Amino acid sequence: MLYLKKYFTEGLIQMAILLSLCGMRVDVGLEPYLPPSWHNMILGPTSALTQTQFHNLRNHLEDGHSLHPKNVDLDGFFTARRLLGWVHSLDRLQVPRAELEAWLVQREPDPLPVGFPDQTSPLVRAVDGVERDRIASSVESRAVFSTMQEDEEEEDKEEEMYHVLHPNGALDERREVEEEEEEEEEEDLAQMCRHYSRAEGGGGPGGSYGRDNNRELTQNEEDQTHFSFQECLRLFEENFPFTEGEQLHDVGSRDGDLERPSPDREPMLPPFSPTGNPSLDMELHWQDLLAIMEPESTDVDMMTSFDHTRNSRATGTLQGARSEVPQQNCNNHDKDATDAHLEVLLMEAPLHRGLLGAPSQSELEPAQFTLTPSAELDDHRSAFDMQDTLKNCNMNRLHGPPDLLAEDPSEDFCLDLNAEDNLSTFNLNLLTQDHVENMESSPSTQYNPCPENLLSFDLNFHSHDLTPSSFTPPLEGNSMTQDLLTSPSSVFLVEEDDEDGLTSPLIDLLEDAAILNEIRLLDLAPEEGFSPEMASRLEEEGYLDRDVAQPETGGNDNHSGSSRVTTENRGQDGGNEADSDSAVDFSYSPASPSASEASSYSSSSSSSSCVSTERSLFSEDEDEDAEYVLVDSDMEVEVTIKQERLEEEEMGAVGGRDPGDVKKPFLLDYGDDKLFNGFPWLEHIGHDHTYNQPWSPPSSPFLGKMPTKQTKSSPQHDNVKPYHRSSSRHSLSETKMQSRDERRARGLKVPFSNELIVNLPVEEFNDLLASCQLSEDQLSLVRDIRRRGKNKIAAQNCRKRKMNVLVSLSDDVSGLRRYRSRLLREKQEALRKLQEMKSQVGMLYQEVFSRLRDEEGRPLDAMEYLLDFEPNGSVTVASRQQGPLTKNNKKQRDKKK
DNA sequence: TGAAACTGTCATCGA
DNA sequence: GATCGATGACAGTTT
Repeated sequence: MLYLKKYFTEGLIQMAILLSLCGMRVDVGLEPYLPPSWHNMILGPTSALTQTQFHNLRNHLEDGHSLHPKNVDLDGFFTARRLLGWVHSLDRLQVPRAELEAWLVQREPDPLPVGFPDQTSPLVRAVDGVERDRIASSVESRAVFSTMQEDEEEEDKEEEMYHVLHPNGALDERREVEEEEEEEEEEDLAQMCRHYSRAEGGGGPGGSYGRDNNRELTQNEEDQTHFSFQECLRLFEENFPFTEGEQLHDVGSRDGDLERPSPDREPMLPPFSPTGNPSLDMELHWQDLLAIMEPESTDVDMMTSFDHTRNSRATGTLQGARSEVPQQNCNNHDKDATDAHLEVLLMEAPLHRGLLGAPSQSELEPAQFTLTPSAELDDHRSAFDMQDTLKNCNMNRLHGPPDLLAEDPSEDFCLDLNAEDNLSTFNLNLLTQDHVENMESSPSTQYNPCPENLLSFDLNFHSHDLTPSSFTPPLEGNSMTQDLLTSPSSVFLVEEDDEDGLTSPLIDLLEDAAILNEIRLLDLAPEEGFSPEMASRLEEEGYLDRDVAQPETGGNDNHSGSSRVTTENRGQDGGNEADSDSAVDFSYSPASPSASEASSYSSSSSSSSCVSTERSLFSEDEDEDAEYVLVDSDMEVEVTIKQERLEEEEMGAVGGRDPGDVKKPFLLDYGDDKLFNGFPWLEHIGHDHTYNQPWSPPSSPFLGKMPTKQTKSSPQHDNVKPYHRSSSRHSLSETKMQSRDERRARGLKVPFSNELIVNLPVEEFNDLLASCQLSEDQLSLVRDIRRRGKNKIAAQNCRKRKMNVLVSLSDDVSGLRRYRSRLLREKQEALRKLQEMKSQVGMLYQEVFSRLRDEEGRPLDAMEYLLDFEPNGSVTVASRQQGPLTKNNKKQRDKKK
């Protein structure tokens, strides 16, 4: 482990991280441990596994420590996955946000190393295709929200169409309107994902599993497309040439916020100098890199970091830059920009002060049109004085909207810049708040300054790629192998604190491995209290499982032997693992593979065996155990005595040892256990909550192969704390704690397993009770066990339903928000069209007035006269003070005619 | 150490 | 009336 430690700590991880920051791919090699179904769910159908290999490390671990004796053809699998991922990634381009920011801040003139030559393909494709992937960052753990993904994609398409159809305006105000909604939606989705992950986690250790699952999904989902960041920047600069000699990183530098890490996501990025002294930088910022690799910097927190970024930049120096840039461009606004302002103002005016009363009032009074020369529209667009606006509104309602720009000209101008087709002005706003907000709050838009610019950037935080630790749930024990293989940071972080060679996670893992093996062996212990007659009868009736129906003595031997054989076979023949597990899984309810059930069964079925072991481990429960032992001894028959003695002996060899010895006899099995226990979160992610289908086959072969946590079937009703498994101490205590009902049943010599009691149909259950002639206490206990077991399952189902309802409601909320956004867009479009019509009418109005003459032949002043459109279709010219000019009416009519 | 989360259990209600 | 499922509430445990 020392050289492993050295291996870990000296440069490999650091280089991996730095290479990842440079766009190189870093593969931590988790894929082979994920079942195919999980690949699709976690990584998504189009995800690309873009992690360079830690194969050396993994193989080193495997070869040197036999951590993965059943390892599959990882290289082939990786190759296939990578190729497939590349193919999938051809249609999208994603710039890791962290990388982009790092580049923006620390960009050096020297080029960064290019990750892969073929990565240009997706880039070009993305540039040509305007294919954006907002899902990667906006919605995490999206596998369960496939419909939402579809909706999102559909909306993205609509949005793209909208961009194409309205390249010059009307989209920025929409963005502004939708920003808040998108943000809320993202938050909701993230929350939903967390909830769902926890829900799917089921018996997960608190919320950590769900959160980690979410992170896992996020990471894998965002591990989609990697490309050379340098390449990206190059194309970016080609598409968006900087003006005024300003460089991209200059913008970032000017923007002070980018240089300091975000408080919420500290440190946001380590200062990165690819051409400087990398080792020095690594040393200097290693802690920052580690912080990046922390799971906290992943999706959920990225959501918050987005918010933070938004907020901080809204209040930070970006505000100044933001307002500064628009001021620079203020005088250069073209008509499109003003049109966008008009639209924005048309939309926002009612919210502000009802100045949209201009159009609305015009609608109410269509016959009244002020004399509004179109030139004035443009002449007054730069007017920012609200008082003037209000004044002008009375005289010239069409002045109102442009004057409203005065409310927040910088913001509006930034919005205009978003709609600008002019790339020269775009780059000035590249890092200003609006773009940041647009990119962050609306990942769907990502960075698509205009429809003509086909380069879209997905500024997702791809530091997940760098953070194999995010794969690692916060489990010390069972995830040790995972930590070793996938979470180097966590490993050596822990190792640094442990100078004894064996790290604390390793110790926990070893202890857990031993304990889990112990539990597994204990699970195989036969049920007590069966007389041969009863057992045979139960077997005939099919009530007893295979192990239960075994003859006592032989059953003990068989079980213990089978367990041993199973354990040994795992070490010897990994190919027979399924068989071994199936042998162990004799009555396991795979459809309800909740850890609680599995563990509860472990405790229940092994309660007798646990006595000796636990007695030594938990003195506080000695009395209780002794009590039951005494009860057993009082009621025991000869066979039972032999059986228990055998069990005692076996458990003395297997589990009757102090915790310090626990790990030793099972080191050989450690690899197997690790192989399947290395991902304790998997069973929580894929937690099948079909508790009410205890006898259904396993939903996932992979899950079904997890021996230690799903080796037993009966969903029991003990004080099961599946999350206890996270540590060896807790596992031991769990083993002790979870056998309450079982011990009671054993104490009363209830000849049925708890799973039998719980899962039998009522008729069969009644027949069973009637056939066995149980005492009142036994009957009461059995009924209590059944009731509690049923209720436990019902409670689990109830909670799952509740969670599903929450998810569904959240989905509905998201859908409604999208619908609302769509309606708002339609409204904005309608208002825009209305404004256009009004503008045309104004022009026509002016045209008409330009041809009107008074009695003396002088042109009428539009400020003094107005056209009065009567309901009968006649048009009159009325003086604003004196009323209609009767003489001009005829003239007007004549002219009209 | 307290909050949050998870789970089991009990009580209750309705089918 | 017994049974079962659903669900709120509570407690215990862990993170």
